Amino acid sequence: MAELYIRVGEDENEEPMEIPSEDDGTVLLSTVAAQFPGACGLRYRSPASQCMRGVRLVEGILHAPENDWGSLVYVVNYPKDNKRKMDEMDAVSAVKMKRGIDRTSDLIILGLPWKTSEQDLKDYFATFGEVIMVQVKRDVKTGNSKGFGFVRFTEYETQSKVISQRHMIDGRWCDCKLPNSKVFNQYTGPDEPMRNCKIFVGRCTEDITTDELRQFFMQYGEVTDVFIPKPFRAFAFVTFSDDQVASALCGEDLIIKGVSVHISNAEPKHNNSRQMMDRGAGGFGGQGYGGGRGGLPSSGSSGVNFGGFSLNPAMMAAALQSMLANQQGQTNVAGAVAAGQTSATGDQSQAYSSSSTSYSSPSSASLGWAAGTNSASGSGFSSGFGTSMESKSSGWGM
DNA sequence: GTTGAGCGTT
Repeated sequence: MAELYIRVGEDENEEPMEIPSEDDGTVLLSTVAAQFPGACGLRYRSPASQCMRGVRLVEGILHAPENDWGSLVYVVNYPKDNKRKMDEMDAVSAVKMKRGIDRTSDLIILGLPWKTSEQDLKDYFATFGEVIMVQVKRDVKTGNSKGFGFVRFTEYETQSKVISQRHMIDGRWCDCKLPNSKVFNQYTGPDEPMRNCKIFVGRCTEDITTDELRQFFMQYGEVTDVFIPKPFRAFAFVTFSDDQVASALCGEDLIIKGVSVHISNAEPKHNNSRQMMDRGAGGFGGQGYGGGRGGLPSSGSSGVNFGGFSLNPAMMAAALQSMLANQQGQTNVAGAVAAGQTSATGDQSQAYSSSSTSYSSPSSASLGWAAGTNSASGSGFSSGFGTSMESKSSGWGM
């Protein structure tokens, strides 16, 4: 099938954007997410039933209904509750504003080709939004590029989008991130709860690529970074923009390309200075996270074990944080995780499409439990916990 | 074979 474009919008009435399909007529979720950061699937209104229908999603690939996308307008799905009601939205952004969370900052661009100039950078990044600064860092003596640089945008939205994807610049894949010097403010500033957005993916095989990991984990939330050490070491790191997504996944065994990988919390990278600034140990006691490597104290690795149900600290964190978040009317993604992995409850996963068929592992304790957390939300359980969470220590500037 | 690169002469 030749390349064609399908029409996608944030909702049915808004003007849609055309998004390219692949040669085989499928559409990559990553292509959708490039235009709609955080997207986890598509739905559309069926001309036959007049109901909304989910588009099949398997391993990051969206399949046309009846093998033909037609001229329907497809609507982007976001992880559960990502889409808030307008007033809540305003309240949340007001708070963020006050805390200075969505002010733009310089972004570091890593992996630049030696030849890339400031003008090249400007030309490239201007396609995302208005650029107010670019720099290529050079050796003072030789004037040669050091292979990294900085960029700053006017709009925070532009910055978010740029951070959420990789960039092909002059023939090399580059990453854009918040520079280390800014990480403190963003994630662990005073009064910010600890945010461990990164997961450790153990038991990876060598044939799993960064792109495949990105595609796979996208179904749970917006992925901002994927790291596979070279040479091969059988593990990887995946970073989400939302720490709740990361927390909710910890302890899971997931099937990627037929390989059972194990998800656990990423330990803080050993690194110099900054971001280690400790601010007292509340919560779970700083560093250790209890169990040490490998064996989370829960119930055996693929843990379908409701009977001897024990919580590992990451699960605990997910619970508390999600209660907290709900209380504040913020995102809660535990449901999205459940939907992605639960095969029994077909219709609830409609919005997340039918990925359950190929991805599902036996539903596990933490999943059932995470869903439970959802329904328990809003019970006035949290204020005591809430404040103690706020003062958790942070060695996690990763 | 289960814990990661590189970070800014202002």
